[in-house]
Amino acid sequence: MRANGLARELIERIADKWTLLIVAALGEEPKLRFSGLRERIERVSHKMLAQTLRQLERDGLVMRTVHPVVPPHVEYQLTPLGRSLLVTVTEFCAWTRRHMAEVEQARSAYDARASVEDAPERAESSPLAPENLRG
Amino acid sequence: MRANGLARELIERIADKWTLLIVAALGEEPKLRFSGLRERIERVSHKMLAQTLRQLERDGLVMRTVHPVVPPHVEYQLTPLGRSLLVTVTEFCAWTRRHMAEVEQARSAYDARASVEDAPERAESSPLAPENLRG
DNA sequence: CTGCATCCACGAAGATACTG
DNA sequence: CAGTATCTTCGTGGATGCAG
Repeated sequence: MRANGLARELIERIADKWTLLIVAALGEEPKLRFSGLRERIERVSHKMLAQTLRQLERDGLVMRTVHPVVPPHVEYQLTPLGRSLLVTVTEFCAWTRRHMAEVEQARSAYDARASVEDAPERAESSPLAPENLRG
Repeated sequence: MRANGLARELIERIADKWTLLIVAALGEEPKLRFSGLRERIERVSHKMLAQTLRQLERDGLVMRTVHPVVPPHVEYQLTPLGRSLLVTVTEFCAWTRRHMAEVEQARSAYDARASVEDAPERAESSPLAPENLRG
């Protein structure tokens, strides 16, 4: 079962917000320059964008095309492998949009519950009662 | 367009390796105890598991059931909302398994290319030639 | 415009210990 | 067994500067 480690490593590498956001961006706009990506992905730093793009390129998910002009013109696009991942990524993004409200609601409920459980502090179904002991 | 920020926040929260691995684990084994999850998810620390489970609970993706016995017996399972996410998560894991080899291959190719580009250092299609200038 | 290196700060995450 | 808190460490990631 050591072979599974590779899949695990790949999951950890790709299950990362910048990776996801870049793939999603290139899904909507097939060819984007470095600066174009920066505009579309809010709050991504120069460094993280470059770093993540290098990883995606190395993993064969993104292709980098340099046009030899000055100033440099570099385009990024998904490879066929990248597009196969895009399907899942798109679905994932759609899920968040669909269920955003439910999650928000769950959070409110959880927070409300948490706050009432702090104050009253009332005795409840004592876990230490003899009928509940096992060991 | 401030509403989009919520989806973005949710993506960042869920696109995290521990979240994914926990959801996947609960997809394979619907009811798991804390210790059961630790066994199934390799190299997860006590702390990160607890922390991520609290988040998943708060987000309404995981339900926590405490059986009042001693020692405590706590079970975790996906909520309906969690199961709806499971579909995508499962697909994502399947993708990594299916394309692991291709990624490995792309990495080798990339690394090989990178190393040969270091040594020879040969003059190539000068980007500074007049016909390439724009500004 | 793009890319890489450096420096630095902050938060994430591990180890440990203690409560219920 | 499960959970939380504390402490410390380590890496991520931001800011900046420089080069091509």
